[in-house]
Amino acid sequence: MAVRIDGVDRKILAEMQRDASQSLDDIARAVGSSKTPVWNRIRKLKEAGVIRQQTVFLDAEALGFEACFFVLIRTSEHDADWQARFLKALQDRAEVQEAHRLAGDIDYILKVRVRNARAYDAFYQALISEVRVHNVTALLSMEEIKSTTMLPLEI
Amino acid sequence: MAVRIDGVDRKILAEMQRDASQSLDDIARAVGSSKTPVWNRIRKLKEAGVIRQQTVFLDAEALGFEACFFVLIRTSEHDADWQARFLKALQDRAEVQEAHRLAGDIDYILKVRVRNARAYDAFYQALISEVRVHNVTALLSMEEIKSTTMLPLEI
DNA sequence: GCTCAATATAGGAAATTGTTCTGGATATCC
DNA sequence: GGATATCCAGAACAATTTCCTATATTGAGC
Repeated sequence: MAVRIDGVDRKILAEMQRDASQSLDDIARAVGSSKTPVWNRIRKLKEAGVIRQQTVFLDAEALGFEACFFVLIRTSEHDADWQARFLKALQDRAEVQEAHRLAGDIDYILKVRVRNARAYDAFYQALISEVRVHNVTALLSMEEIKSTTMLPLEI
Repeated sequence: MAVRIDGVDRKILAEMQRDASQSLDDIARAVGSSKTPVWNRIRKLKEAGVIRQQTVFLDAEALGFEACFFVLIRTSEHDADWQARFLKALQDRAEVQEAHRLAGDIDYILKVRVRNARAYDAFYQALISEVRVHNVTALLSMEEIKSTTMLPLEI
C-alpha cells in the first residue's frame, strides 16, 4: 500500500502530469530508463493510489460552463449528522468541483462551475433547502488566470 | 477553430473525463459508435482546444503536499502594469494551482498547494515582496471533501 | 570483502491498440 | 432529384502495451 517514491518515480509522475498520452517509450526516454521498469513503476503507483485518475482537462467555456463561483460558507451546526448530510449534498452535486473544510472563521469553501448565474442560483437554493447554513458568500470569477492540477514534483 | 459539439462528442468527452486510459474500442462501445469516428472526433476536439490536456490526477498528500490554502487578495493597484506583473508572478509559481480575478470586494482568489505551513509562508513573503497588495487573507484547508476537474456533461 | 537473496533492469515476443485507407451510407444544398 | 459533402463501419497496417526471460544491481549478513 505505502510505496516508497524515489526520484525516478517522481520523474515519471512529472512526465505523466505534463502529458499522459505519451507512450511508455517516450516516458522511459524522458526519465532515462526503459519501458519495462517504467511500466512496473506506473502499475505500482496506480495500485498504491498515488495515481488516482487518468483524465482529460477540458475547456469549460467551450462546453458552455461560463460561470465559476467560490462559495464561502459559515455554519452554526457542527454535529456529525449535519456534517454527514452536508458532505453528501456536496458529493452528489456535479457542479461542485472542489469542497474543503477550513480552519477558522469560515467553515467551508466550494468551487462551483455552472453554465450561468441562474444555474448558480438554482444550486444555491437547492443546497440551502437541503442543509441549514448560517452564512453564505459567493465570489464570482471574472477571469481564470491559472488553472492546473499539476504538483511541482521538482526532482 | 470553433467546433460544433454534439451529443456524441459530449459522450466521448464524458468517457474520457471518467477514464482517459480506456482504449478507443472501449470508448467507441460506450458511446455506441466505432473507433474511426471516435478517433476523428477526439483529434478535432484536441485541435480545437476543447481537450486541453491529458493528464494524471495524483494524490497530493502521498507526495508530501500536505497543506492547501485559499488566499483572498485585495489590492488598491489596478493599473495594467501592476496587473501584468501580478499575473506573471502567479503563473511562474508552481505552488499556485488556481488563480481567479473576481468581481466585487475581494480582487483575487488563489489556491496554493504546498508541503507545509512554512512553505506557504515562504510563498507569501516572496509574493508580497514582488507585487504590492493591500490585504491578504489565507484560509487553511483542513480536509479536502471533494476535488475534481470533471464537468457535468449530462447528455 | 564475499555470498546469497531480493530487487530492478533491458530486450524481445505476443497481444492489444492506434492510425490510416477504402467503400458505402446518410444528409445537405441547390 | 441529383451532385456534393460529411460521416461511418470494417479492414489493413503501424505502433504500443503487456508480459516473459535473462542479466545486472543493490543490500544484508557474515
